[in-house]
Amino acid sequence: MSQIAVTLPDGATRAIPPGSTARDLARAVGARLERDALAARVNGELRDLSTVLADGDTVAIVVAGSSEGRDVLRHSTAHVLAQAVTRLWPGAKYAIGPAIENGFYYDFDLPGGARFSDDDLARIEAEMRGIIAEDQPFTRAEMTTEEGLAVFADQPYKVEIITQVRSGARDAEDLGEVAEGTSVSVYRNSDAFVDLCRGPHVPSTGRLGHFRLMRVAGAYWRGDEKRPQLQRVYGTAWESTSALEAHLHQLEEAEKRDHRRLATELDLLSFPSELGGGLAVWHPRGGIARKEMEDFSRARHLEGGYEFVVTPHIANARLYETSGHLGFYKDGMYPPMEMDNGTYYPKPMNCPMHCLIYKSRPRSYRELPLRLFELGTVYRYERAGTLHGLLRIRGFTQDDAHIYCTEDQLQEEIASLLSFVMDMLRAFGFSEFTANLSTKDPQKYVGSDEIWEKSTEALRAALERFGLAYAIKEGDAAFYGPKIDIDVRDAIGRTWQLSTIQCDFNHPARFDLEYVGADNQHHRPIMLHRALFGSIERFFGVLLEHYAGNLPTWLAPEQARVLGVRNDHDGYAGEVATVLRARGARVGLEAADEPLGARIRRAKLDKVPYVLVVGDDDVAARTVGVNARGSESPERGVALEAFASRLADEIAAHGAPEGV
RNA sequence: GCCUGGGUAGCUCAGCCGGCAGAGCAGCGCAUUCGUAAUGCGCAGGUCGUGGGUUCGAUUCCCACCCCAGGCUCCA
Repeated sequence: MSQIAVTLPDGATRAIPPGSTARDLARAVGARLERDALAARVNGELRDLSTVLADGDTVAIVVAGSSEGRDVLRHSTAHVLAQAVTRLWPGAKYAIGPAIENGFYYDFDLPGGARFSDDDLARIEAEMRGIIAEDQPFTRAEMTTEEGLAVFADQPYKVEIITQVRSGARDAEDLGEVAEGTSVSVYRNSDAFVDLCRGPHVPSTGRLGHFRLMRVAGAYWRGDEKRPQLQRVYGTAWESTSALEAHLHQLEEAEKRDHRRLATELDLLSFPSELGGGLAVWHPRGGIARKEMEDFSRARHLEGGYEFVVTPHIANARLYETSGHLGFYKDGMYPPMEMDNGTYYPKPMNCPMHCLIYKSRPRSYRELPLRLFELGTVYRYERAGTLHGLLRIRGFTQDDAHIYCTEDQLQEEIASLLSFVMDMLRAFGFSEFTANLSTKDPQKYVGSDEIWEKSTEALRAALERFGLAYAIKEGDAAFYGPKIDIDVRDAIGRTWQLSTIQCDFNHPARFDLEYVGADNQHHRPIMLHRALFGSIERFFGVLLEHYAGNLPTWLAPEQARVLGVRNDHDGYAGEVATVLRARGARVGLEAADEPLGARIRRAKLDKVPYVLVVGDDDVAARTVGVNARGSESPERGVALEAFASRLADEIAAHGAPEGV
């Protein structure tokens, strides 16, 4: 046979000489493809460009700039990082170094327990640039696990991985380091550096270079707190300088949206250190926005058939023994208070108390579904290192409801709940959702297989019915029941997990909840937990980032600010404010003792949706000049009554602002 | 809790191999009266996170603790 045939991604076949590599194929297709080629997907498997192709192979060239191509070059950059570190710290042990979203990392155990400092990053980066300039080829070798153990005799972390591969442990795969079974693959990119790796890699280090080391961090070996803590270096890497710069720019944009920064700049809330870590105080401007959120939530819940309950902030330890929280989550709870004849805990969850309300008298099937709602404030002892502004906080308020229903009602209840959740999220300006469905962990669960199956199916059916894209997280459910978590995508493409809908077979049993059915028999209800915002604090933080502080008019602390051109317009400005306030708007006024431009600028920086400027013409014609947030040019001479209606309508509509 | 970095005026930050604490913005006062993103002048403002140590002298060096940031772990 003088030629062999391979199939390309478009379905075409191409004849190439026997012994051709993937790189030869790329070259045959075109110079540009060869230039961009980093690796190849051969019969579905990612391989090096040097892979020799066989007759009948299906081959796709993996190019720089594609998602797979980026993974390859990030992983290869991680190898260069490891090589640089072993040059600078002879005797350093290297553990794992995968590609991750936007970049890569590598974990090290430095000789003598040394640690990286920030200053080391520049040294390492310079060393890496040297390695890249040397254009070292990456070469692959296959060997038995025995040979591998010999190669890595002085690399205990590699030995551990190889040993695990040999014993057939599955999670070695997850480390992305090796092939399965009795052989392992290694890559050398010089005589001095070899790493255990499944590959593929770029042909040579010269293909790399658009990277930056970002930070150092401690990370436990295998993510296990009981194992040694290694020194991790994070970096980002891209196919071109422009892609790298775009990413760094994106990071800057995200930083500008940081809710902690915005909360301070806009005087919304603060975290006084006198108060203690992870605890926030809401200032008036944040407080009014929060009140709007809460009012809206309550109104929606009222329409949705929920009943409102209120429960206290501390409870006798016996309650949490009954619920099981003390057994499972004691470490995450605030410490107990001893008083009178009992032990009391600040509440970490509202559900046990809602169960007490259910249980306060016998229940009939006619009452179900019973939907108990509370904006319930809870306290959880989050470990110091995990706190993060509003997103991870120790005291927060859940928009929490517990729904008690029969098995027969489950499916319908979940479906209507999902619709309710998405309506609520849409009202706050989110439009892209994805979901995760977490299923039973066979090692750890309560309740019958039958009920697990039935409720998981109900959750799945609801997701299908609303056409919501979802991923299944096998075994990720809590022990008490399956759940749906809903993620939203924000204005700059980040996803945030917000809402959760959870089935619970545990609480009804532990609290011995019952209802009397139409058959006059006692039955156990199913309980659903659900929170839409999750926590109001966290949700508000996400909103601030989503809108970059430009809260929609209905949530904005100050919805309009009236500025007179001269101070002899201040009387009319006050009148404008009065008219708007009578329509329910929150309106500020600023007297004309500074130049107009300065006052407009301040109002813009305060992100007020409407700046209203009034001068001679407006006083004469009873109009306002409307400078809307985000608009290019102000409108002049808008009739005051017309604007008042427009503003009132916009607030009532709960719309999202333009351009988000 | 662990690793790395940080905490200086209300905010953003400079200073500091030990020698009297600085700027811009914000605030206050006076002047300015202006049509769409910064008017001028002046004043005031800090236990340099907290506590201990070294030193003639500590914001600066050392130790402990608190708080913040980025990771790890955790997240009912």
